[in-house]
Amino acid sequence: MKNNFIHTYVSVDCVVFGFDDDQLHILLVQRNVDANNSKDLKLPGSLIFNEEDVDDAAHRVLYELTGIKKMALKQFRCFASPHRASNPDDMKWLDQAYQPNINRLITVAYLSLCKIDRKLTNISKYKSSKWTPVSQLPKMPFDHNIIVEESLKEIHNWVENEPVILFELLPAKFTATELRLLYEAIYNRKYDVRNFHKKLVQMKYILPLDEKQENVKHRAARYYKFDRITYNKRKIGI
Amino acid sequence: MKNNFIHTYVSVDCVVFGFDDDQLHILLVQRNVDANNSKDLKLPGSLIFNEEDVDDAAHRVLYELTGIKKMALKQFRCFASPHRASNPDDMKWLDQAYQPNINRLITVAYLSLCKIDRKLTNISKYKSSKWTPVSQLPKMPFDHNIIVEESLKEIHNWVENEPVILFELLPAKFTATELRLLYEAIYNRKYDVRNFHKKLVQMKYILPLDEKQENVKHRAARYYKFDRITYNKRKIGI
DNA sequence: TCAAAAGTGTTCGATATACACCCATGC
DNA sequence: GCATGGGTGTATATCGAACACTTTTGA
Repeated sequence: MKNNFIHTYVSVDCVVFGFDDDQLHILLVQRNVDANNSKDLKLPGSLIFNEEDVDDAAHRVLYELTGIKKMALKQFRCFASPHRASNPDDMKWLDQAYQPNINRLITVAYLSLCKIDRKLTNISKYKSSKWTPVSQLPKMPFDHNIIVEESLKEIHNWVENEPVILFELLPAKFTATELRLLYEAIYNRKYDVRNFHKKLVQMKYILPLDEKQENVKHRAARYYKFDRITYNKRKIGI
Repeated sequence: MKNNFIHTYVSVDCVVFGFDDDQLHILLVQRNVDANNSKDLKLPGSLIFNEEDVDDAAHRVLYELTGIKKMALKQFRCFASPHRASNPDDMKWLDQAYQPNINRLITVAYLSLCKIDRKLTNISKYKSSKWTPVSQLPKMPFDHNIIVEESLKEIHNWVENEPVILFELLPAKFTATELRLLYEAIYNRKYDVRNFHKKLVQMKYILPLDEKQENVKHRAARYYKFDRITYNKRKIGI
């Protein structure tokens, strides 16, 4: 049998979202250790190892990037255009970062989420990571801009199927306004404050606390917390 | 740099749905050309070629299986567990069908749709293909049973985002009952006939025809057709 | 007392659900 | 004339959207 089947490396790339009370951000890394070009940002990713599932590879990438084990993640698509790594700069970087003669690269893209103010412990090969607002993304190598675009569509499905992931983006105690701003950032629209409160009280797995903001120069907002036990019961109910 | 990165073959596998006025079916193929075992059914698939995108590979598999070019399809997930091809039977088949020493195989799974009574022109490597009701699927090789389970979840998303795909499963002229039974099969629930009619008239891209059934031993049902022009306008409206 | 953001109810329209009878056709 | 499936309307509940004023706090 003719052996013209592809025999290739496979990578994972992770689109990690964060939220800062204003807009969604994505965690990008600097491609070159000796970067002198601030524009040289890309999605964190890695080739996958032998005996490693793609999901595990994504967890590994995220762990090396953030120091966090078991981050919430979701595979959303395989990108495999034969031309996705055909830019000379990208091919050169592949040669340096991995080994020569990678002539094609298939990647499996993941969505993930991280509190934006969490202290990250970067033990990856990348010099630095940088939260970048989705409205100000640079031109990135390979098809990473396309991957991000697709991830933004996909995140709606994810929120609707598993709203728990929203709370990966918020502090343990959060105000109604913070949650509303998060919805507004994800869905890129405004929500009426009163209607949003009604929506909130219907989410039984969000518990109001007695605690309130302190040292704010306006009326202090109530804190809420996510209650995983109630949330899990909800799923049984379906 | 240590080269313990995976260097692997990549396949596509296609879950092709059909509908027969009663339930959903999936198009399976006989794995071995000299099969003596009717249980030896699997999803149609193929390794992908050099210079071939995964979407193109899926189109190729479907073309070889059905003779139809440009079937509607949707990638829904990459399956890459290191153990997915570890069953001895499966490894033996891989050796025979492709070449020895494929020790691991990553697959990208696709959903597709086909009118179940369409005459298929099988020019693939498989001896025969067989429509199998989803309620009576055999135990299949690799993780094909898991792939089908996941595809059944995914098809709901697909219908909601692109209802046009429903009409890939119906004849050009169809009755309201046929469409309702299709919804019932996909969503695995009953729909009230009167409420369903209301839903139908709201779908402006479904046009009632003057034509009716003939030679039926009960009141003849009206035929409807899908109107692509109206459908495409609808999408602009969003 | 002012600025800044929190909190709170009602109305309306659209949508989903529940439910029962007559109609057309072939035999 | 009867068996079979086609076709139709109304009433109710639920959900989402629009909309404005009072409260609390720190400066």
